[in-house]
Amino acid sequence: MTTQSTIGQRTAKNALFDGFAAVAGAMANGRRAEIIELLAQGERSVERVADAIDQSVANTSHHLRRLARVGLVSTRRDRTRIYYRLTDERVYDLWAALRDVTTRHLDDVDRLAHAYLGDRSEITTITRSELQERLQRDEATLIDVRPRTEYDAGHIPGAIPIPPDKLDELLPQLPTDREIVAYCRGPYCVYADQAVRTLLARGRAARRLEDGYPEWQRSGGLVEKSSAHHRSPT
Amino acid sequence: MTTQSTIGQRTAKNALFDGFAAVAGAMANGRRAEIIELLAQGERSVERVADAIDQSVANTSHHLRRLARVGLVSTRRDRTRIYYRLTDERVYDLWAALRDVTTRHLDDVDRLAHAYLGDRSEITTITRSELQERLQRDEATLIDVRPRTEYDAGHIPGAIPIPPDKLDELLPQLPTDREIVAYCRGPYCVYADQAVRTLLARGRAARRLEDGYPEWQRSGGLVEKSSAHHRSPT
DNA sequence: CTCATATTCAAAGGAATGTTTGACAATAGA
DNA sequence: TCTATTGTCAAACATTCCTTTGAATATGAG
Repeated sequence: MTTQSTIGQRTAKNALFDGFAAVAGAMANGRRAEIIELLAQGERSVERVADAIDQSVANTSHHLRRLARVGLVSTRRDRTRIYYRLTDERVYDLWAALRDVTTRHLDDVDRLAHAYLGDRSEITTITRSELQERLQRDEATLIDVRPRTEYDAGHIPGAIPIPPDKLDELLPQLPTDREIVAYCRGPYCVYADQAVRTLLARGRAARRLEDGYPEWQRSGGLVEKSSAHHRSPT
Repeated sequence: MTTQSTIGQRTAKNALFDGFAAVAGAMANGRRAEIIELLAQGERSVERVADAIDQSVANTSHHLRRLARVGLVSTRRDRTRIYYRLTDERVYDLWAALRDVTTRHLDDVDRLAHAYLGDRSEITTITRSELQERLQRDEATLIDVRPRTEYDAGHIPGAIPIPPDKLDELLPQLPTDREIVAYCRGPYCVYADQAVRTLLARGRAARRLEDGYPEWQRSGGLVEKSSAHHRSPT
């Protein structure tokens, strides 16, 4: 192998690894990370994304295009709106791996999560498999505390939709003889924490699902859509 | 919830997701990506890393420290040398997820890999499970074409060490009645490709393991270290 | 103690990135 | 065709990042 081809190997190798780095770079911004977490819930229009991450539409469009350029998100046009979504489940796996490694190794993130989610010491969690067992034995009431549109797009079978702001109103209709388990968008979603705190304050036994709906779906759990009738407490 | 606390929520949320982004940012550089791939093979001193990625020691130290700051790599001191390693296996999982998503979605990376690895159309691969079966039935000869130090640090049981530059010399000692399977550092490692090309040119039946040693190890495959005697063809 | 080796630090220039602003394109409905 | 809506593009500024250079630190050997 000549020196020339060795140099060629080096530039080609650089370019290849720069390709991997480009995908990492697409996730290397807090707002884009939020977008990925958000789109894991389902597709969204540019405006709804902009709203959720509290940024201008132009800036959000910029971020979305950067994610699209490396293939992390894809688009669908419907009338005047363009909907963005994660390209496939592997993208979510990548995001979950990033989330795992970060929470495990970056000490700061614990502190940050604490600032965002508040004191979690009173909030106990339940794993997906344990939840499944308890549901089968009818030992728990499962509530979905995400906004209603997300519940309609897909939820864990048997879950009762309790939008974040309706908990107090609907609470009297929840059975009192069983533990209540709340879930929402993922381990860093505030809704489930808030719901559990409220329930505990009202003297109910409550826990939160360890992670959230996308993880349930991704791990092969059954999913129910809202065209089918749900057990609603109304 | 007051406006003030909503703003507080927003800045706390920003900070949390900036934390995830910081870890992604640590991987968002081609040279640092190479470092992760390299350290997946085992620990290395700063100088050896610098050598492998073709960068100055100061710059390499800089990159390594950035990776260490977010917890992706850890250090160990031995006399005057400082050895860097991936903090744990989850870091490798994250890297593998990034590699997977990239190759699947970033069209460019195919072209880049082609420039780096050459035409792979003649090189067929074998999966880990298929390899395991064939080894049990004694239907294949397995060769480890990584540098000898890496073989000594750990290799697939039964593999014969054939350093990249020694293949022609040792080839006559390999059995001719069975297929030869080569493996090295991973799917983007050049050694196995080169070995298979050489073997095919000499008229031998040869394939490469689909990925490489770290994937074998990570998926729970048995590992042999070189204090034990190996089946050497000398 | 002094020297050699291995690694890190600090500063500086140039490149790339993030956000904002205002203008531009594409579509649907009248 | 005209208008309203939705989303993208282009330019500009401030910020951050990458690399290089030369000096500084820490360890072990003599």
